[in-house]
Amino acid sequence: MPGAEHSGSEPVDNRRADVARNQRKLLEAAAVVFVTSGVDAPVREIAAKAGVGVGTLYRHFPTRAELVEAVFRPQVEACAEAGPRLLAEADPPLLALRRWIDLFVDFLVTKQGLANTLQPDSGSFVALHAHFVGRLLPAAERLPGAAVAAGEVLPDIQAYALMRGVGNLCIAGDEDPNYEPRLMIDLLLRGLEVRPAS
Amino acid sequence: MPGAEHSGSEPVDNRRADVARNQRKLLEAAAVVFVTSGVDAPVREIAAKAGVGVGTLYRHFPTRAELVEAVFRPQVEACAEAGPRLLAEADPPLLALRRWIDLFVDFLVTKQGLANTLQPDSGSFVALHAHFVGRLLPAAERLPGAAVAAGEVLPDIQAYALMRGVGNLCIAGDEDPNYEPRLMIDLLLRGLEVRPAS
Amino acid sequence: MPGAEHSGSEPVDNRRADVARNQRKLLEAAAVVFVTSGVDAPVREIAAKAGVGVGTLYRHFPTRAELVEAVFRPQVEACAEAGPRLLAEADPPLLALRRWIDLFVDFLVTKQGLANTLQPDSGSFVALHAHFVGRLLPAAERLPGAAVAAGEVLPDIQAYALMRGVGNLCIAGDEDPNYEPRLMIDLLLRGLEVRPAS
Amino acid sequence: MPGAEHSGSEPVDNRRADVARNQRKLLEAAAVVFVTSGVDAPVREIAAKAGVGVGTLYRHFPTRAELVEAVFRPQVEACAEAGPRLLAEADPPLLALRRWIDLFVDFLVTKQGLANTLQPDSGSFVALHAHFVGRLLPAAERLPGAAVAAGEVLPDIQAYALMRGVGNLCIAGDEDPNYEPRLMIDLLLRGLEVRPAS
DNA sequence: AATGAATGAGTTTTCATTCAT
DNA sequence: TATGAATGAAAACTCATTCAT
Repeated sequence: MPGAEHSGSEPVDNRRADVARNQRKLLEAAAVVFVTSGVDAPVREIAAKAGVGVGTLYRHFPTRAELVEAVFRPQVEACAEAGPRLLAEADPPLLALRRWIDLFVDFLVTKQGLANTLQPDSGSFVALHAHFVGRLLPAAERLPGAAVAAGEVLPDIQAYALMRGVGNLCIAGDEDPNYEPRLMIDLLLRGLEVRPAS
Repeated sequence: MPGAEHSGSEPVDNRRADVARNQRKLLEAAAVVFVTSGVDAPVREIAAKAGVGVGTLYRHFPTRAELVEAVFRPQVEACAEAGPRLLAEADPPLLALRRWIDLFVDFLVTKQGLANTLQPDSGSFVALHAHFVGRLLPAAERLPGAAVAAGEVLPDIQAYALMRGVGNLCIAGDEDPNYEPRLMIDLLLRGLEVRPAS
Repeated sequence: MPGAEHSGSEPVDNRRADVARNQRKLLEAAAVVFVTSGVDAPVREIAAKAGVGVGTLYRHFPTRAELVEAVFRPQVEACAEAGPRLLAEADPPLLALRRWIDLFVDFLVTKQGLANTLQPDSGSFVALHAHFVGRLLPAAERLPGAAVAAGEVLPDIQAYALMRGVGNLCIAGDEDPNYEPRLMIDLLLRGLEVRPAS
Repeated sequence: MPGAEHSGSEPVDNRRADVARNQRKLLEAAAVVFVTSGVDAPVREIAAKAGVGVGTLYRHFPTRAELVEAVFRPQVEACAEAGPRLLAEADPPLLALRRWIDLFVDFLVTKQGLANTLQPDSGSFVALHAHFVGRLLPAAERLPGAAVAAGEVLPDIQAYALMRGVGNLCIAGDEDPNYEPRLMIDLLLRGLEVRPAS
């Protein structure tokens, strides 16, 4: 009972606010560092950039995978939630698919380094990869399905493979002016379309 | 007494032969290890597998990039040389393009880990990337051009971007049964084709 | 308003009760953890098991030694108090000595990890060791003395050395089925006995 | 062929000598540090005291257990080899047993810190413990047996338990003037003797 | 009084790279 | 030339201890 709940000072909230602020600082720092030095950047670098000790980083994110996941979660969520919505809104289904992939690519291209993360190798990142795929795949799943059903795209295309392919195409050094992921992805989608019989 | 140029025994040549043999052993070992443990495999692992000391490895290949380049050079060369030949042999040009990309993919998929190497980031690998691109690009260059000229594929496609895209699509954990690079590449090529007016 | 000594509710007592309860919880938790993970177990583990924050642990027991001491104090006391009693009750004195050592061994063997604590090295544990010895030694002192006086055991045996020896013999991995401390201690005591002249 | 084998300079031997010297420096340093700071002393401390880099330590002794073993091996060997010899030389068998235990204690007392090592717990030291026991036990085994057979000591005494007990009794802070391991061990051995029927 | 977040020193371990022989 | 021992800089991870609330 110390600290009347409505009094001017709010000690508990302050503490919690501090903790939350540290968490946020860590996430922001990590986001930056991931782009700068990759997802494998030294823990200390991230902690330093966040202005906290390494211990704090470890307290908040015991494993690197947890940090990576936390950094990208908001966007993954946004992307995941957009799936059903686009399917409902956009017509025809192929358009919904295009728009969703746009979102997906936005996400991947913005946060460089994540694209690599989509590769299911790299030792302990399997779990991370699994998480991303697990969250995104259901969202992505019905989009190609609907397009197939509408006779717009070739059958037998797997949502997973599509995500993976798009993810791969997004891998690009920031400063390679000669490679434009979206161009390639457009071609891929174009290749997916059912061609009207001549 | 060693090294008398005209003596019966050829110590110099022996020494040269030894040097050459070491180089070969290193290349073979590296090729294996790259597949096993990736292009970032510990130097000592490679030297050990080659049965030489690390010093010898450093003498032959002062930087890791040089080693990687040397390991993959034969295949890069083969690929590079196939370009013009296929262009001359195969008809129509789109077929030549397909065949060349087949070769390229063979190469990339076979030597897993190289696909990643194609990314132009990763610090000191820029030079390596530049080398590969520099050697392969000219070969690849005229293939899309010819196909464009023949009205088979969309104009404005850059050979470099195409190589890069194909390279990216080849990135796959060996044991991901749900992702088949060639399928995606087929789609990409299909997307490239000019559609007969309906 | 908190702390009005004569008010109906007893906030002060409540607080005191809380403090006492925390102390007790800490002691119980520590007792368990010491057995589980040794006397060097992480502070946080103990605090966690007690359901309190580390700060609370530090408030109650500023040093690890103080905690260890507090955990084992009851048994040490019991052992200490048993000395004179046994001396008075049991006859002959050698029997009293045996019984006391039985108690001592019970204590040591039960609370594994304490046996190691008896070693007077380990940096900051000297104080702890001193405490245990200081409390137990007087109790143990007169037992051998009486037995010596009764002509039952060899003279010149030091109570301290005996305690130490018995303590050492108790050191055993819990799961070493090939070593039985009590067997060795029996031998030691047997070696102590004055042999009837043949 | 560089370096004529009999020429004044002997490069290979020099190198080997250096390596051996480092190894020796490490063993000496470790022996000292083990006494000073225990068998768990920081790796760096040992390397520093030896005047080499940590890497060198790791090259020679990849695991801590290997280092500990190497430090104590000579004495363990000496002890092990003395068993059969004493059995042959000394008569009666009890005397051989005493002498062997003298050696064993010399060893343990000299290299303080090893006594602790004899405890079969401590995580990764099980292997180490196993090694020591495995080497010493066979040597120790027949000594009690012979004494038993000669009717000098009580039957059913296990060589392992005896070693363990003696080892435990040797545990002592260097600077505890009130505890003399050998005194206790004498008592233990005395307790072992068959008493002449009165 | 209690809490538990934050800190950062301390340790282990791995490897690229150098260099004496 | 070849060797591989030596070096030491990184990097990860753990905890004891402090301290603001």
